[in-house]
Amino acid sequence: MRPTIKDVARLSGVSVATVSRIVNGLPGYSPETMKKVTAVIKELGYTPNAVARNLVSRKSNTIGVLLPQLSSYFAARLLQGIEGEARKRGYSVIVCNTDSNGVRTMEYLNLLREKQVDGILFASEWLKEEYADALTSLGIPAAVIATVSTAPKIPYIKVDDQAASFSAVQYLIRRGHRKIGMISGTKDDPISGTPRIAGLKEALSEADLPFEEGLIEYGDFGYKSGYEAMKRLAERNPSMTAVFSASDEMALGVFSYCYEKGISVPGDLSVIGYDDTDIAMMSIPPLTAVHQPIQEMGKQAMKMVMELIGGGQAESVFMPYEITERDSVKNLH
Amino acid sequence: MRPTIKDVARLSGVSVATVSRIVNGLPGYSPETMKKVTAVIKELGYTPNAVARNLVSRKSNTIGVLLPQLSSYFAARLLQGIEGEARKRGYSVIVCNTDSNGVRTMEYLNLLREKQVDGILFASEWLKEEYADALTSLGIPAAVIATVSTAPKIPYIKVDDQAASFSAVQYLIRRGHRKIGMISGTKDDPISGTPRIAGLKEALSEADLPFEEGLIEYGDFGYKSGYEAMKRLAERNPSMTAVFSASDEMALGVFSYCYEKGISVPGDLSVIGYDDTDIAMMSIPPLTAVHQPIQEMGKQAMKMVMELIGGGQAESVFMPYEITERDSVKNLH
DNA sequence: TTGTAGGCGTTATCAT
DNA sequence: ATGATAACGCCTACAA
Repeated sequence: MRPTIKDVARLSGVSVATVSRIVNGLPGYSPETMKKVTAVIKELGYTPNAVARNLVSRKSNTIGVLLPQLSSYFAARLLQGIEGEARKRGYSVIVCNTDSNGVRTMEYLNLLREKQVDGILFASEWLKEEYADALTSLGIPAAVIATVSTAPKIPYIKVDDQAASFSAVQYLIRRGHRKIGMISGTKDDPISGTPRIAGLKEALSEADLPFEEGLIEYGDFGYKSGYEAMKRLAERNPSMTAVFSASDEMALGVFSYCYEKGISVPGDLSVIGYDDTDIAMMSIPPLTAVHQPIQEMGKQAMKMVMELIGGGQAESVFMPYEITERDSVKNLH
Repeated sequence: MRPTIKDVARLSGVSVATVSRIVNGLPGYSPETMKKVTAVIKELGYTPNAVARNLVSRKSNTIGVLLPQLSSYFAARLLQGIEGEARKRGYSVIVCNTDSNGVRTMEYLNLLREKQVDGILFASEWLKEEYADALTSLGIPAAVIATVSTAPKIPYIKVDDQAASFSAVQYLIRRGHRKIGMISGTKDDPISGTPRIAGLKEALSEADLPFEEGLIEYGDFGYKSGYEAMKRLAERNPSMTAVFSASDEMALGVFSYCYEKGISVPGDLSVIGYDDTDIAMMSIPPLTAVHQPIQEMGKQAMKMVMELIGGGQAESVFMPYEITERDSVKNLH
């Protein structure tokens, strides 16, 4: 049995109220009682019970984070940003791997409600209407990361996918590429799918280049799907000189395909990735990619919910992106 | 205000005890009251308050996981294993990034105690005596992952580092390598450092090969340190034909160094990694590495604490490892 | 089958 | 400067 505030009170001959005051640094006791009580606390190794505290304070100092896929550099970085900021502010974070599973997501939402978390962060996945509804009806402050939300109460934080995509393709075009393939994310993903393709079209048209449906393939952001998509793309478009991948991992998939086929990168084919996760700098050749400040986004998202929890407002924000130049793109000029 | 059990009781004209029974699936009420109460619960959108429950049940259905570095494939995979098993059993996991910081670790330990977590998982880092003492004095069931514990109450789960290291080097030797460099982890790390070097020595002596201090360099398991270590190693040992890296990321560091210097892998130099995280298969060439069942270890660790929480015993266990053969090692015969 | 009441560990309001 | 004491939301004997 861990000692309770009562034990401390009894052994030091004071009331629980006094002990509570001392423990919480509130005024209302003489230096002597302070000494005595403190001594007893040390002796017993007393620590306040946060559960009891939470019950009366009606807050848990805990937030829940919903992620579609826990094992990726993206998630890891994001979590690092969130956890760091949370710790600073005295919050704990509960991780919830939804595995992009609807049922699991809803279950976690309910669990978080029951556990009385003070806030919820939802990341990297299209916020289905069902989720948005659940989230708002829960009445728990929430923010979404790397995706959007139409619910006014739920701000989002992300980079402008279309603009970033536009920049990436423009980057390629400016270096002389005219036949550019794209490996997009999930086909109808309204967040990381469609907008990035829109960015491609935009850049193409700006340069008076034709948009060809055949130059697009779809993956699921993972390595293997990138390899497969590249295979289909390459077989169909032998004259392609560059490919824009919607994720770093898929870009590595195209690296592997090229390696197998003896296609030199960037010699024969230029590749640009998206996210700029840790693997981008570790690949061979180092991958040029659209950089998203992932960790910072986690940090900011945490700040946003904190603001909401405090009763304030929080505006959705677009984070800046940039092209991190490395060695996977060749200048054709 | 969220509805409480009292609200449900009042609106359905029964006592809170009855509502409690219904909510918890305990016997003791007529079908009619059941119907009525259930209806009210639906109508109000009532959900039990886990905090209050935890207070009376004295358990939180939550475990804390301490990790030295959150952003890596290793941590991500581990977390995935832990979270998956936890979810299955109705547990939540709180992530704690210690950043290998002593103070932070102790603070988290205290926090977890205050939050009344039912169990603690400590991963990938040498369990200092200070931590071990704190952990045992907390009186919370705990288990350590990918590291050892001398405390009898705290079981560990890991692979036999020395044996795995021995196998890796032997693998190299059997393929004709005689001048083998090693990039070890932190110099005095008694877990991932010393034992792996011991395995190297063992394999060397078994093959009557000399052990040379100059063939060892130290890193911190990260990519950059691998690159740097390789640089020192290569400059000192031009005739080296293979290197054994204590982590996949460091192995990628050597890949990069070789790429820059025009050293072909595995043509001129063979490389074998350790962990076999996701990046091993994504690298070019695909990295041959000692495979650790990371996710499974997380899962098993979770099972172990659950066993301890249930009042049972849990033996420390060594997980099997294997060499995942890919294309980074050349057979010299 | 159902209700009453005490208690889980704290905080906070009112007295004293 | 202190101490009762009533919540907080729920569970669980113990009664009825």
